[in-house]
Amino acid sequence: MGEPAAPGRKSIGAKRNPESADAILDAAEAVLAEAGYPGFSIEAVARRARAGKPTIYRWWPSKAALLIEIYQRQKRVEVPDTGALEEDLAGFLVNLFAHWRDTSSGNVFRSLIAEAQSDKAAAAALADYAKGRRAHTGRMIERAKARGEVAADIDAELVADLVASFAWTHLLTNRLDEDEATIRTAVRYVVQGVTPP
Amino acid sequence: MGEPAAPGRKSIGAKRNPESADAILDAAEAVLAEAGYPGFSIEAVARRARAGKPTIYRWWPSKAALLIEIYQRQKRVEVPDTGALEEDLAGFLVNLFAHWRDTSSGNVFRSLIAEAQSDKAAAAALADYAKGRRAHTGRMIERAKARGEVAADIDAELVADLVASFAWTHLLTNRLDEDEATIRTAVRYVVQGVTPP
Amino acid sequence: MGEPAAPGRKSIGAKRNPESADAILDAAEAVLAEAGYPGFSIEAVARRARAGKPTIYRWWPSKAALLIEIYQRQKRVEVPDTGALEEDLAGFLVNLFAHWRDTSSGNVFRSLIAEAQSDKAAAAALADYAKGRRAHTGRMIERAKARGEVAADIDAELVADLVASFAWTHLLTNRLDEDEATIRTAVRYVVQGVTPP
Amino acid sequence: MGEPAAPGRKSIGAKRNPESADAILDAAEAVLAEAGYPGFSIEAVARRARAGKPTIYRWWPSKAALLIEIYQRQKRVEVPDTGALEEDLAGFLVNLFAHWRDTSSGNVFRSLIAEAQSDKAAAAALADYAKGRRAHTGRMIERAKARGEVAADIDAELVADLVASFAWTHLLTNRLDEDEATIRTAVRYVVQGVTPP
DNA sequence: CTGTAATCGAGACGGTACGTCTAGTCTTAGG
DNA sequence: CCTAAGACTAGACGTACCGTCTCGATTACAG
Repeated sequence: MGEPAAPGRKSIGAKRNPESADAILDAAEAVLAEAGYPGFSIEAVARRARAGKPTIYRWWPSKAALLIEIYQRQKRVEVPDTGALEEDLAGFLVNLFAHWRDTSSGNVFRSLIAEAQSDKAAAAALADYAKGRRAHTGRMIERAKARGEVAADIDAELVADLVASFAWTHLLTNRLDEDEATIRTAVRYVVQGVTPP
Repeated sequence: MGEPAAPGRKSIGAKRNPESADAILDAAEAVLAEAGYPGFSIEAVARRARAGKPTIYRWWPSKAALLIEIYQRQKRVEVPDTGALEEDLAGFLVNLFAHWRDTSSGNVFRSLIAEAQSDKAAAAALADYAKGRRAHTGRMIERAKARGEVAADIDAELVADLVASFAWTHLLTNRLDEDEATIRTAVRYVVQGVTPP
Repeated sequence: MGEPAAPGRKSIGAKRNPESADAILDAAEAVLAEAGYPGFSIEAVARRARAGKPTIYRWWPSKAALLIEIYQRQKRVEVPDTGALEEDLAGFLVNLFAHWRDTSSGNVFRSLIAEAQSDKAAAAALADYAKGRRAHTGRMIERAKARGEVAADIDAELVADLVASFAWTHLLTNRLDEDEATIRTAVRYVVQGVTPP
Repeated sequence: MGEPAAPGRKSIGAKRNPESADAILDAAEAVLAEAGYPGFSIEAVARRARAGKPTIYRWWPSKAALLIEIYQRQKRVEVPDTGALEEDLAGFLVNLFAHWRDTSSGNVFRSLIAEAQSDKAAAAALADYAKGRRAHTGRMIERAKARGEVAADIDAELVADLVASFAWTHLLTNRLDEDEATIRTAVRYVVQGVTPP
């Protein structure tokens, strides 16, 4: 990632050149890492990737599309399965905070959320993505429900929403350095609220 | 708010002209209401306010500063005090969602959050503001604690954080039309989690 | 000429496909007729002809080459032979003005001259073509010389040059609607200048 | 002319900065001289002048406008007055050929004619300019008419048109190196044609 | 009562980025 | 070896804003 150029790249015929696609995504990631969201322009990406702007626009109609693809090709945060919901959710959040803090993922996702405030397509893509993640995170709660750890009438996705919102807000307000203890406490408040009496 | 122009406004001597300041803030609000965050540029505000750009830059060094001032001069959401925490928090959220949905405040705050992802000053101001709001919201929990409705060792601001995060995330993903029932359910999960056994 | 497409044209093996060549020239002419010189791009011709750009570049290395071939396959202006030089030259110019005015030839030739100002090859081709035309037109003067209507020491090509220049300049400044009387007058000035005393 | 930069040029308030205008015209001239018409782009001029593109577009809506202004601020060719029409016209053409050949004027005017084939505004400006020049050149013929050297019913502008067309065509086909003798001969043909019997 | 200093609208300035267009080259897949 | 197709790098197009600058007019207040 981030190598300054791929000098002699050419067309490989009437089909997409995956080298170019990679170079563009790498460049986008590098630009975002080095100059952050304010410096993230299609021009800068094209310069960095030694790609023509139309090549970028051909495959990614907007900055948002680029951001989404960058975000999605990055390593996912693993979802723990310890047999205890509080442990699972706390582990998940701790992992997520660390992932966002220690890789460029945090910047990418922050940028995507920001972009979604200007760009309808980005908003739709983000909504979609967020919905998927809530479902995904919700499975932790469903498993707990199956174990009888959570009451049967609990809305798993709503719980996932509470947990994810906590993470998003910390990301957006530069509070990814939150204490692990605090994260666990927040999770505990929610988990206790959904524990059957 | 939003009158198209204030044609013959001039300097009133060697001091700030409050008419200009008002015209600029009004224009900024109107631009944001009409064109949204993507159309919110200093140029557009200056045009709308019939003000010179330097006049804007003199008093508000960035878009973020303008956004903050607009947001803060808008009417606050009232914090209920019904004697029952769940009722208080649910009412607060319902009011907040309605306020964001039905006035331009939602757009203003969304824009401010987006801007904070590019602009350090905006980020600091937003962090500051959010901290204040958590404290403010936290007082609802403190009151419940005083009533014995909430366990004594509960971190009131953390609870406020969970609740506010839920609201922010809905704002940022265009889900302000959430069912009142769903909002109440989410609040109940958290409140039950902090209720003493 | 100008049919919008030749949809299923394919290679006919290891040799030039004359259908393609025709389709390309037809398309070029049509593009020039409809969008004029500013809209005349290789891309547009390729789109219109349903041809690949490389197919065009293989046979015509530049826009100029295309223009020259289009111009040359168009019907020539006939050179009158009335037995009187003034009549011949005036008739020739009137025909030429009408031809340029009423067919796409005028646009083609204008474009070629314009292109020759950027493109060395076009310039050479144009110079060559113009030389040939001067020789051709010069024959009218040579015939008159043989009849004794023109002095023996007159440079026939130079006279042809004067006459052709008059036409070119009118073409380039959109004055093809010049009165026939004015054209005849101009011709008369020149013819009288070369008449023996 | 053509100095590479004017580094610290700034706005001088809400009015046009003549330094910028000069720098842009100088740069345009230099670009045309060095890269010719094919290399003459607004971008290149802006780069060379260290000016923003919008500054150029603010004052010159098209390349044509720039070309016209460059051409017009260049030194004019002087119109001789020897008392003999043939001498006057021959001298004028010889001067004009030399001027076009030895300064950048030839390139500028060639470019302007080429541009006029794409750009309506340039066409209009060129038509206008050419009309003025014909009138101007026509004065040489009018003077000769007053001296009785030319018949009274001769259309002076038409004669001027013949002479100018000869020059234009030589410019456009790279024949500015024409022999002085040939130029004089051509002029003689025309002058003799308008001499009273 | 006059001069100074800060303010105002206005708009030009050098720049950067936008998203689109064309140029000319290259490769593929198939006739 | 030709064809259609279309991707590729490169860079110009004309526009929108950015944040800075200077202007000339205006007016409060200090001397």
